[in-house]
Amino acid sequence: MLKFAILGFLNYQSLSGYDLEQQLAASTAHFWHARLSQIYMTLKKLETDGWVESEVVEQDRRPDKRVYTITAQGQQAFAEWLAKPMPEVESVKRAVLLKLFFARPLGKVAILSQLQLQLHAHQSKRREYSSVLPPQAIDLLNHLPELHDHKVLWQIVQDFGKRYEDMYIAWLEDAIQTIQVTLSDDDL
Amino acid sequence: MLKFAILGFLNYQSLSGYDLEQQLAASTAHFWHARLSQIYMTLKKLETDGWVESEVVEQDRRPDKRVYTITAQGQQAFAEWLAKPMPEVESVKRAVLLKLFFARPLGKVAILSQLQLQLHAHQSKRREYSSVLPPQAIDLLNHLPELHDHKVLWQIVQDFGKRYEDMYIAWLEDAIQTIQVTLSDDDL
DNA sequence: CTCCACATGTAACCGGTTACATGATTTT
DNA sequence: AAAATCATGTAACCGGTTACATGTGGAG
Repeated sequence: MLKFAILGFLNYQSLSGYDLEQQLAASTAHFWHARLSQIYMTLKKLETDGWVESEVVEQDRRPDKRVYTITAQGQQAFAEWLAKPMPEVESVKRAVLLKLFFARPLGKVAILSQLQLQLHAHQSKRREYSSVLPPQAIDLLNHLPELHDHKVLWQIVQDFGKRYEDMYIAWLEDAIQTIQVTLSDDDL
Repeated sequence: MLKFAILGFLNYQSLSGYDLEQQLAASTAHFWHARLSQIYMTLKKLETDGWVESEVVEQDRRPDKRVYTITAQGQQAFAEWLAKPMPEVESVKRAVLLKLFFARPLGKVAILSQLQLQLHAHQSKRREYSSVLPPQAIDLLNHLPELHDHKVLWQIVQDFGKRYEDMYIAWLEDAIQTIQVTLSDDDL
């Protein structure tokens, strides 16, 4: 899937692997991330498949970089991916739920302290969303015109992240409450 | 992680690979799933690591099965996993958001129809939760005593699933609405 | 007789992570 | 001189998926 994230960005403009990592971190981090090493590997694969092309660009004041450009073939592959319907409900793996499901032997106190940690982490994540006014900080793209319609979608995707964190926080608060009043004490 | 899901179930009782798949499907499917093939591979690994032991059990009216039992070593490894704090915020990959993020070239009509499909799927998933009265259908475990505290946790985890679907559905409805009124029409 | 549930596995592949390796250039 | 940022890559490993292969026993 990373390859489509990459094609998506290259569809706007040519970028290097390093640039792509920054784009991903700045704009899609909360629903899609990737390590630099994997980005480089994927770009290589994309190039051998003929979906992108690259050239080395010299910079002054910085090391050279290899800039990738999407090909017509790549654009078509991307369009096909867009048009292909997704699996209706994506299955998501959440280790936290797995652990909580089996957590009783851990004891009430330890369970509550792990949930408290989660709560703080998600509250601070939620604050990150609030502090960023524009939908995404895709600075590189902001100068492009005719992007209003795209921004609408970015905002909707961003909104999912906020709602997810809100839901998560409310659930954690209720879970902590329920465990406090319902679970029997540890035997210490 | 699957190994810990398996150890978690074996911590209640000994089970075969096939049984484990059913347990996973019946009780943890919405936050942890696994294919049979992978369960068998993981059990093999677990056995060579000394975390479980197995013996072949003959059944009448059914093929033999290999039943796995957790060892003392396995119980300790499981307890350590339980006690180890999780990464604060789990990163989750959601292909749907990735696609929506880049979906503008797909056109308004096609975007809306994909979101409609999603909406129906999640609504029906949400109905599944409502129709099951007990927290989980872990029939095999229901006869065990002293499980009340465990059931509290199962219910909390189940509750996450419901809230997630509720959030998802509300988001989809709002997204569809926003796109309908905001996005400019396709040129057909 | 066929299909389904029960039951266990192997092999090829794939997407991703971690760790390692290298080096230019800028800032402190 | 050291640390941070820019920049690109390789290798070993790992968790998981898909497809394949095999076979028992009961139900329709």
